[in-house]
Amino acid sequence: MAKNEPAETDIPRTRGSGTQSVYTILRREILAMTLAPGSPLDEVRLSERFGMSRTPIREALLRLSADGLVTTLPNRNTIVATIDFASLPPYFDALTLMYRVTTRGAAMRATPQAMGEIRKRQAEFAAAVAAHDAFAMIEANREFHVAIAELAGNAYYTTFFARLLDEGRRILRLYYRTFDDRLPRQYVDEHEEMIAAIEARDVERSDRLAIKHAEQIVRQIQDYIARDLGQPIDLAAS
Amino acid sequence: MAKNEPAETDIPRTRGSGTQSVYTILRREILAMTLAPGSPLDEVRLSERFGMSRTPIREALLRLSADGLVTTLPNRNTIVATIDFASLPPYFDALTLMYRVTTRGAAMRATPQAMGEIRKRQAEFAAAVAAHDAFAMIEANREFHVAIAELAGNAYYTTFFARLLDEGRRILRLYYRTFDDRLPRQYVDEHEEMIAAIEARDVERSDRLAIKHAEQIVRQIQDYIARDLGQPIDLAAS
DNA sequence: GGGCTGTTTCCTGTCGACAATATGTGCAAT
DNA sequence: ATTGCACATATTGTCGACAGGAAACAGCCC
Repeated sequence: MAKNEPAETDIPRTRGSGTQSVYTILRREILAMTLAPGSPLDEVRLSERFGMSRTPIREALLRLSADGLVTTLPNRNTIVATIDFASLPPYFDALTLMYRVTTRGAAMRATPQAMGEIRKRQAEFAAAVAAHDAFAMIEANREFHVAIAELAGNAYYTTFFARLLDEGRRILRLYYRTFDDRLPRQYVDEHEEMIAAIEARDVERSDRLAIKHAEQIVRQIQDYIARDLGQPIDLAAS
Repeated sequence: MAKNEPAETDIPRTRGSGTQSVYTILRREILAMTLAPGSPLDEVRLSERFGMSRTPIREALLRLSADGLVTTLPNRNTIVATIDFASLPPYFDALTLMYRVTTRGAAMRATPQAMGEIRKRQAEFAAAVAAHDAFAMIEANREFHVAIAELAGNAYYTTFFARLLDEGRRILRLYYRTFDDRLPRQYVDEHEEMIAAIEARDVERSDRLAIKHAEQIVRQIQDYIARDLGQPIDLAAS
């Protein structure tokens, strides 16, 4: 790499935006798996890349650490948090629960104008599926469910759910490399059913759909993992 | 205040412990309401108090901010997060849900030796109630429920629940100033029932007890708030 | 007397430098 | 060949200093 790389931004950023922009960019890269789990994040190298001092970098890393996206090894470097497949079952439990709770809550508080935001997200999701754009699909799916959570009106649920969905984005990113598009279309239909149930303020039906939707996703990812782990291992290679 | 105050620690702390200790101390003081909600936290003053540079202070404040315990006003000071009484109903919903989920989970995975930790916490709680020590009571109650959550074995639930319980400590701190001790004794009994149900691996009974326990606490705090808000306002005073 | 404007002051956001610690490397001894 | 130790290196944790913004204050105009 040439020295005097012009850094990411040449415009002299406004005061206070340094940490924020680094946080946003790194977060996006981690969630999109551009930065592989386990990658070392060197403060000096990052400060050179972003053209700023180590201080804002450190603060951004600290925030990422609080989000659980990076792991800080004391007196050593910080690395992108690894994906622990052993913790997947608890993850699925938590995800399913939050699907249910937020969908139920939304069904209890549904108002016509609040449905607009949800429909908008659903339209974006459908468009991403049609375009076979895995990245946009994952993004839109998250926004769709967060919109439902916001309608449910419980900030504690929304925050926790958003965090779970973000963590899931990295797993989905692994998964959708091999996705066959029959299933995403099914998700679109399921989303439509959920919208209808919420709008009808049918709490129990919303709940059942949330369970079904969650089961669908969980089974999907488990199948993927099983397929992946099932690859024959070449014992002669060692 | 005299200048050259000897600071909180005279021993030259080990590398890396600065942020940690400041975080721990401030966190305790915020949760114990020693630092009132809305109190300004001045970085310079804190650095003088703890006898270290502003850098570790800043990092500690950043971590507290991620925990939602302080609010950072850009380019201005950071303040201890205020308690928003309007968000209490969502809070109670979330708390009840986590009581249920963790208790159910514990009942599903109960093992004899795991019950030891829970019993130990329960003993501490009972001792605090007997001693009329409100602070120790709140602390032990939190540890009791976190121990149950850990037995449930879902790290996502444990983290979220612990955060909710911490936030609740500040509310309880308001409440237990006026506590009459009949009710804490009832909590001790309810805890005992929960332990028995978990140990018997009776999931449904554990669930019912968790609901009952949560309802008890919620009603309690709501009564307190109603009583407080019900104070006659002296209109002539203005 | 009240409202607007320029100034002052305080505090934060950012910077570059130094010190401490963990890892990797080379050498010697068993 | 492997283990142990000393050294070198790389990267973090901490520090003091400077600059930029926002609130507080004073002065001026109406």
